[in-house]
Amino acid sequence: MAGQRGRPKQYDAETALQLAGNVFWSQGYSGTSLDDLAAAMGMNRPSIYRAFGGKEALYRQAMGQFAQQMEEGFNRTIEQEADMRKGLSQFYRAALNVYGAGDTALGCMVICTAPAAAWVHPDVQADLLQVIEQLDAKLLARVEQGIRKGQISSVIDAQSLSKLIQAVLHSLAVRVRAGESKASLERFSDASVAMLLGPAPNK
Amino acid sequence: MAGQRGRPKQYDAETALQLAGNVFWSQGYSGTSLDDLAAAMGMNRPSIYRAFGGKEALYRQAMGQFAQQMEEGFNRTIEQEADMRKGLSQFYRAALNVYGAGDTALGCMVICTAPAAAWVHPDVQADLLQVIEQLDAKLLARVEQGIRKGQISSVIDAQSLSKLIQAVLHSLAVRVRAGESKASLERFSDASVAMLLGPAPNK
DNA sequence: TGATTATTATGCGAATCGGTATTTAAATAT
DNA sequence: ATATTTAAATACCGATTCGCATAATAATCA
Repeated sequence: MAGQRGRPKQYDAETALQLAGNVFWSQGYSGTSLDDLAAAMGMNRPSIYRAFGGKEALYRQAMGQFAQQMEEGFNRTIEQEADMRKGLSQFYRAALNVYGAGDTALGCMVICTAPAAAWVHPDVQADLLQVIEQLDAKLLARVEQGIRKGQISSVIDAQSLSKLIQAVLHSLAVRVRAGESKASLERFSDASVAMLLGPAPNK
Repeated sequence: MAGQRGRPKQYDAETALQLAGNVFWSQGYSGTSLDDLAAAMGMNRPSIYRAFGGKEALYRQAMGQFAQQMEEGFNRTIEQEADMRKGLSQFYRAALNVYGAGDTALGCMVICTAPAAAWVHPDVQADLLQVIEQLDAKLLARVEQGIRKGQISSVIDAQSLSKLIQAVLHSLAVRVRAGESKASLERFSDASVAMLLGPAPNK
């Protein structure tokens, strides 16, 4: 029988990645040292290397995990909710809760940390672009569905509307990080839903 | 007479700041070393210290210089142009030219590098917030003027429309950095003007 | 029990980090 | 000329950087 050989791992890969992501999230990519990561993850540097590869590989995996969690938020809100206004509003609220969890207001891990590293690390740039374009695609599919169902009045360009929806998300991400108040940003996101999708249809 | 005493400076403060800013722009705050800066500025580290203070002080001054240049772009477009659609469109175009100058596509220096440093450096966070809020204020003034002059049809909330206008700018900044094509972003910004300010008035 | 396997832990090493003390250079004022 | 003032340049500081080589530990297999 192949009950696993060798000394058992003392870490759980997923939670260790989560912990690493939190450090990157607050300190950025190049502002984070492997010692910072090792301390936060409860692992020593060689173990991190074996488990995730180097610093950049670890960052990219943490970014992937974060992006996946955001995508799950998308699926729980916009994709589920039949009313697109309600769904989008919920999505923005959920994002704001992630961006400003607890006493810390770190914004979006991807939008607030990946751009700074993107120029020096082309793979990070590619990941960043992929995350953005994937959300573009999912939003576009939902917008086109909304148009077919008559939930959205007259739209100049579905593609651009999708990007505009994501633009609000980008701005929320940065504004949280800049220290803008949550109340102000909730007002902004609510108003954005109304302006982008038009006022709620008369019943 | 007090013709300046002592050995004359070999650098011009403004251009040295510009050169330093370019390095921060591409490599981010913590991704940039004082050696990188010294090489790019044509100064040695002690001279940088005397002239600008430490690394953080230098970054903040470079950021201030960049923000001022963006503000001049605002004044040359939105504030000058009587037609708000044309003015905003020109502003986005001008921003895209700065973001993607030449073969390099670095996005906005402030939006793409300051957020990553903001958590560890509260003064940078404060600067970032100030830059954002100042543009909010200038946009709000112009939007309210547009409403008074009847250039903008029905607006739900002038404050939120202003933030939405800046949200497009934030997204352009990040998307350029992510490697999105200039043509795609020009289409997006043009469509955004139409969606945010309404279709051009008949005639 | 002894061999094997996989992980943890210690520690090294060359390089780089931000920052500064000290020395050298270049100008003016007396 | 000499002294004074300002800036440039060299050298150095302790701390930290990423990465790895080696050793110790803990499990399974024979």
